[in-house]
Amino acid sequence: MDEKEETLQAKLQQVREENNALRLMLEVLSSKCRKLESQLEEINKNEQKGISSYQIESLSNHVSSKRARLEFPTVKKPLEIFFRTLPNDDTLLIKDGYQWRKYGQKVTKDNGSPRAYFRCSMAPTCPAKKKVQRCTHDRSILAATYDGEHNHSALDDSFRPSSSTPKGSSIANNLSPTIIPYDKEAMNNVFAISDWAQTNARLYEDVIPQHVHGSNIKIEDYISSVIKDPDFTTALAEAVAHIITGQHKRQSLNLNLDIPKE
DNA sequence: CGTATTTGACCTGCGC
DNA sequence: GCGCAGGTCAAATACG
Repeated sequence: MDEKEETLQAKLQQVREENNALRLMLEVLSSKCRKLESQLEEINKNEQKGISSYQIESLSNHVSSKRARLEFPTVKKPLEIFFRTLPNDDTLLIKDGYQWRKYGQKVTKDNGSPRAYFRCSMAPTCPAKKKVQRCTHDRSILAATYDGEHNHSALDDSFRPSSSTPKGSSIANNLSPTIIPYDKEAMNNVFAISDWAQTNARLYEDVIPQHVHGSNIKIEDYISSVIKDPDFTTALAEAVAHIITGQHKRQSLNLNLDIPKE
């Protein structure tokens, strides 16, 4: 009888600890959410004033570098996609469904990491190019800037390790594309969350559906969709709980989040 | 030997 | 016009 009581008390204690962890987690999530909302409000205000994200980018370049070049003067923005790689992966190769040939590398002033220049090699006449550089915020993140459109279709096994991978390639190490904002401020928030969630062994994959890849989505829309996604919220919550409790077994935390459905 | 990568040289655009 | 920085070229090199 006493044994049963002890077991129950131990369970009760465990539930209390989990409850505390969840409360803390909720506070952290709420705090982050409020911060994101204020950032979005700021972005919206700027857009209402007629300052686009691209102009913000140009302005920030003016601050950081007196010789900021307007590399893409056309209305169409370059597509910038961020990829998370394994920490020990020092290559600048990304599996994005196309075959690229490297034609140059350069160290830029504003980033200690070299920038690699690639041309699409799937078709001789394809004008598509891309630049890949490690992010100054998080060196495990690769920023790929795509310029020009492909005049052919992608490989069938897009985003998957391929046996036809070029020699020396560690493309299989690349994980899912992360996000496509062209606003450094918004990107800082993404990195903050990304770093925070990185402690969790489970990386959040498949957040961005394939059809989004290749299109310019607004950061507001993206964040809105991510917040509504129960998988992402759960993964995020688990990461926070892991930090707070120091527990290594995710399954020991029975997170029963009441995630609102759309 | 063919193909991909590396890397220094060169080209181009922009600000002063 | 000059200098700087990003982008591109192409010869050398590496690799299967």
